[in-house]
Amino acid sequence: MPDSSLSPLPEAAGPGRVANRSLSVTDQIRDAILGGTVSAGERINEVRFSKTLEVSRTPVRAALQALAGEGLLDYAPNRGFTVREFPLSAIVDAYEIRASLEGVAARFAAERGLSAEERAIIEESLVAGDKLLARGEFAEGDLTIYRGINGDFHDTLLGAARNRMLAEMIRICHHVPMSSSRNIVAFEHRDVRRRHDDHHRIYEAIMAREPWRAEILMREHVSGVKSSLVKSLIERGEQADIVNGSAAG
Amino acid sequence: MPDSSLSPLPEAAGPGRVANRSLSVTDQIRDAILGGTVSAGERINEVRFSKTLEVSRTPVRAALQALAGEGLLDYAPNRGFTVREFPLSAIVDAYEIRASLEGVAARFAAERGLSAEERAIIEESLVAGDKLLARGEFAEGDLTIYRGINGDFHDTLLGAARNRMLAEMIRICHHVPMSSSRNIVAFEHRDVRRRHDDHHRIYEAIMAREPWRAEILMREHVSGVKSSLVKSLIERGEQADIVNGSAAG
DNA sequence: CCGCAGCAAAGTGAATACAATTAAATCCGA
DNA sequence: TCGGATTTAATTGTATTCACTTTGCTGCGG
Repeated sequence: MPDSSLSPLPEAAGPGRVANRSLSVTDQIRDAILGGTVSAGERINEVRFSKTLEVSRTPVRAALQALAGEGLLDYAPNRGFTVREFPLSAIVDAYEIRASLEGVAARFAAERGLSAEERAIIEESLVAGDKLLARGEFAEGDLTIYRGINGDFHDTLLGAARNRMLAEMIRICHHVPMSSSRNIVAFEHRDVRRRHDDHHRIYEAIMAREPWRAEILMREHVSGVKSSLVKSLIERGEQADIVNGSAAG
Repeated sequence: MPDSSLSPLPEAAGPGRVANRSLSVTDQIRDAILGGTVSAGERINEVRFSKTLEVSRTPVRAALQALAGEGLLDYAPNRGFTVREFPLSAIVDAYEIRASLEGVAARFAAERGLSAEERAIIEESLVAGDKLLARGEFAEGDLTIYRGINGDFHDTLLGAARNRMLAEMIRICHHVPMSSSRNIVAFEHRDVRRRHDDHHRIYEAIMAREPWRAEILMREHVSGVKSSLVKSLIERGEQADIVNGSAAG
C-alpha cells in the first residue's frame, strides 16, 4: 500500500524557518513511525520515502540514521532500516528504566538546587494541579490540561538535574512507542490525585535538600505509572503472559 | 596540524570482512575521538576526514551522524559536527547514572534468571578472579587480565537482563571519554579485592532470586568506582572544585 | 515435483557534481 | 584607524549518478 497521510512539507512552513531538509524529514518520519503510518517490523524503502516527501535520498538517509540513533530504527548493512518492534515487555521495562533515571535526576536536582525560575514553574504546576483536582472529578479536556501540568513538572526537574546525558536517556524512554490505545491508562481521578500528591512530596524533598529521599520518591512515583499500566492490561485480560514474563521469571 | 595517526583502512582487513565503509569509518573516527587524536570541542571538517581516510564525504557524514547518535558529537545545522566536551562533572555523573542502570540490569537478571551458559561464564569469572587475587599482590599484566574478567562479569549480567535499551544506555555510559590519564584509578590490590567480593555477593543475590538485593549491591558496586575516582582526583588536588560542583550545590 | 543455477529487478552504498549557507577577508567611507 | 558592508573562499547540504549487494524469478536438470 502507498504511504498515506505522509505528505511533503509545505514551502517555508510558518515563522520558525526550517534549518535544513534533513531535520524536517527526520521529524516527519518520526511522526510517521510514532503515529503508526509505518508499522513495526516493516522495512523502510528509501526511494519510496524520498518520492513521497519530494526530496532526494540523501536527506532521507540522514534522517533514518538519526532515527536509528534515537533507537526507533534498526540498521543492517546492505539491508537498510527497519522499524524496531517494541514488545509489551520492553514497554513495561522502559517505565522501570525511566523510574530509575528520573530518580537520579531528582537526586541531582536536590543536590544542585533549583533556580528561581525553576521553582516558579514547579510551584505553578503544583497550584494549577491542585486547582484542577479540587472539584473531585474531571471535566472534558481536563486530562489534556493535566498532561501539560505533569509535563512541566517533570521537564523542569529534569532540567534542574543539569545533566544532558540523563536528559537524553529519559527522552528516549519517553519515545518508546506504545500503541496509542494502550497509552490510555490510569486516568481515573483518584490515580491522578495520588500522582499529584507525589509531586508535592518530591518538591518538598528537593527544597529540603534531601537528595536520597527525592530519588526514592520520584522512583516510586514513576514506577507507579508502570504498575497502573500492568494492572489495566491484566484487567483487560490481554497478553497477561507477556507482562508476567517481564515481571516475574 | 594534519591528522596524525589516522590512516586509511588496509584492504580486506583480515578474516572478518567489513560490512561497508560507513561502519569502519565510524569505528575509526570513534577511536580517534576516544584516543584523543581529535580534541574535545574541536569542529570536525568533513573533507579533511574524507581525504585522510581516503573515502568520499558520504560515508564520513554517515559516520558522524552515527556518532552524534552515540552522544560523542554535537550537531548544529549548517555548521557541522563538533566533538562534545565532557567536563569532569559529567564524567562523575556518568558513573552515577551507570550505577543506577546496572542496578536495574542486575534486578532484571535476578527476576528473569540466568541461562546455563551465562552461569558458566560468570562462575568462571569469579574463579579466575579469586585465583588472580590469591597471591595478595599484582604481577605485571595482571590488571589487564582482571579488566577482562571484570568485563565478562558485567557484560554477561547485562545480557541476562534481556533488555536492549538498557544495554545501549549502559554502553553509552561506558563510552564517555575520560582523558585516559585520569582513567587510571583505584588499581590498588585492596580495592580490586573489594570489587571482586562485590561480584560474589551480587551473583549470590541473583542466584537466590533476590532482585532488589541484587540491584542495591550492584548499584553500590559501581558507585564505589565513582567514589574511588573522586577520591583519587581530590588527592591529586586537581579540579577538586569541579568535582564538588557536581556533588554539592 | 523439488532443487539449484543463473539471470533480472530492485534496493542500498559510495562518489561526484552542484547549490546554499556560513565564515573570512577585503575594500571602502567616515 | 576603526566600523561596516561587500565580495570571496571555505564548508556544509542536496541531488544525481554509478557500483555493488541482495532478492526474487525463471528455467533447466534431476
